[in-house]
Amino acid sequence: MSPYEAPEPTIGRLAIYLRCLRQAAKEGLQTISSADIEQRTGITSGQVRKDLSYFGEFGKPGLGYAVGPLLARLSKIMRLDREQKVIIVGGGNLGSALAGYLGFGESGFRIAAIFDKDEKKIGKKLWQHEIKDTAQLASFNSGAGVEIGVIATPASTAQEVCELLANAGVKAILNFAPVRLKPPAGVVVRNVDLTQELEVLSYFLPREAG
Amino acid sequence: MSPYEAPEPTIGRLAIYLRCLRQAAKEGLQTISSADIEQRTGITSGQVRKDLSYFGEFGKPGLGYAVGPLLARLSKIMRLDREQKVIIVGGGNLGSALAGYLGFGESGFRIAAIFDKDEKKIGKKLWQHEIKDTAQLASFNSGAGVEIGVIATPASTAQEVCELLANAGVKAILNFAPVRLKPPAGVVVRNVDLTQELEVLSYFLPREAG
DNA sequence: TAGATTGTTAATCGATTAACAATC
DNA sequence: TAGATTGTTAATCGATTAACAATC
Repeated sequence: MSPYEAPEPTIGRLAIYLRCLRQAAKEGLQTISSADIEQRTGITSGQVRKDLSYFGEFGKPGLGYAVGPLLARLSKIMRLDREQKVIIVGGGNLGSALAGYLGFGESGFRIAAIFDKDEKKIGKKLWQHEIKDTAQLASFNSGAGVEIGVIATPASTAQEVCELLANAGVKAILNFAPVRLKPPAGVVVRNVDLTQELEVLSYFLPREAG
Repeated sequence: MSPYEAPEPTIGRLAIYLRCLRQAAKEGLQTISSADIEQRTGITSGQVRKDLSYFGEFGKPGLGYAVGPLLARLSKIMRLDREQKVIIVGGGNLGSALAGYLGFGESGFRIAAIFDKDEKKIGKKLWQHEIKDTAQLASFNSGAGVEIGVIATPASTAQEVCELLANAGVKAILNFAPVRLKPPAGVVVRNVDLTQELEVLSYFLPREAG
C-alpha cells in the first residue's frame, strides 16, 4: 500500500538523504553526487543510487543530482512537502520533552495538541499547549485532521491510547511505551524503546578477557 | 569482540525476551516455551529458539525453558546482572525527560550524573541530580567508572561530547543528536533519531488514490 | 572528446523461516 | 509410552555490494 515499493531500510535512509540535502542547500550547493552524499552520511554511493532508483531517475551521469529538485522530489515522496501535524498523548516527562523538541527546532513537524487523561495534568500549560483531556481526542481531531500521533504514556495504557488515536483518524503512530501494540488495519506503528536501546548497548560493553 | 557471535537483530530481541521473562517470573510461571514467548512478543517460536541457540542450550525438549534460570542467563549475557549506571550529557528537555524516565521505572539503569556546559543550567537540580559542568566529566568518572553515556545535546556539540565521554572512559553511547558520530576505537554508538522516526512514519501515511 | 557519474544487473552476503530428528 | 518441544540443518528470502555499460 506504499506509493512506491521499496525496502523499509531505504525509507529510513531517505530521511537521512533529506537532512543531507537540506544542509547542502543551505551551503548553496547546486549539485551533489552520490559520492558526496557518501562522504556526508557514511552511506555508500552505490547504496544511495540504489535507494533513489526505487523512486525514479533523478541524476545526470557525469554531473550528479541537482540539490533543489532532488530535495523537492524526496520531500514529496516522504510527504514532507506539506506541514505535518502531530498529536502527543501523555503529558509526563517524555511527552513534554518531545513537545519541546519537536515544537522548536527545524524538524518541520508542528505540535497540534497534547492530551492526557490525568485530571491533575489536564489544563496545565506545556510550552504553548494547554493539556487536553483524552476524552476530547476524537472530537478535537474531527476538526484538526491530524494523521500522526505519538504515544508517550505508561505501557499499561498504550493499547487503549492506540485505539483512541485510531478512532480519531490518526493513521501513523510513534510508540514510546514498551509494549507491542495491536493497531487496527490501516494504522502504522513504529516503536522507540529507550530501555531496549540501553540494554543493547549494555551487551556491547567490553568484557574481561576469558 | 562480542562475547558470543550473534547477529545484531538477535541482541535487540534478547532485550525483548528479557522483558517477557521478567513478566512471566512476576506471574509466577516456572516454565515457558518458545511458543509461549511467540504469543507474548510476536516473535516466532523458531526465531526465539534460533536466537537463544547462539548462546547455548537453555531448554529441555518437551518442557520448554525454566523461567528463572533463563532470565539469569540472559541477564548475564546482556551484562544486566549488575547495576548499570548512565551518564547523561545535556540538561535540556530531552536530557531531563530521559533522566526522569530512566531514574524511576524498573528499567534497571541508574542515573550517575547529568552534565551540561551551559552555565545557566549548571548547579540546577534535575530530579535528584544537580547538573554538573561537562568540564568535570573526566574527573567525575575516574571515580565513578560509568561505562554508558547518553548524548542529549544539540547536534552541533554532539561530536565534542562524544570525545569527552570517550576520554572519560565511557564505552557505549546512546546518541539522540541527529549527526553521525565518529567515536574513537573501542566505543560503541547507537543512534536514536526522533525526527527520522517521524519522517519515516510520514512516508507511510496513506495517499490519495492515483 | 575524455572524465565523471549515473542507473541497473548480477553476485554476494546475512538473516529469517521451515522442517525434522533428537529427547525430555 | 505418546505428546510436546527443543536445537539445528537446509531452504528461502531480502537487502547490500560490486561492477559496468550508458550517457552527460
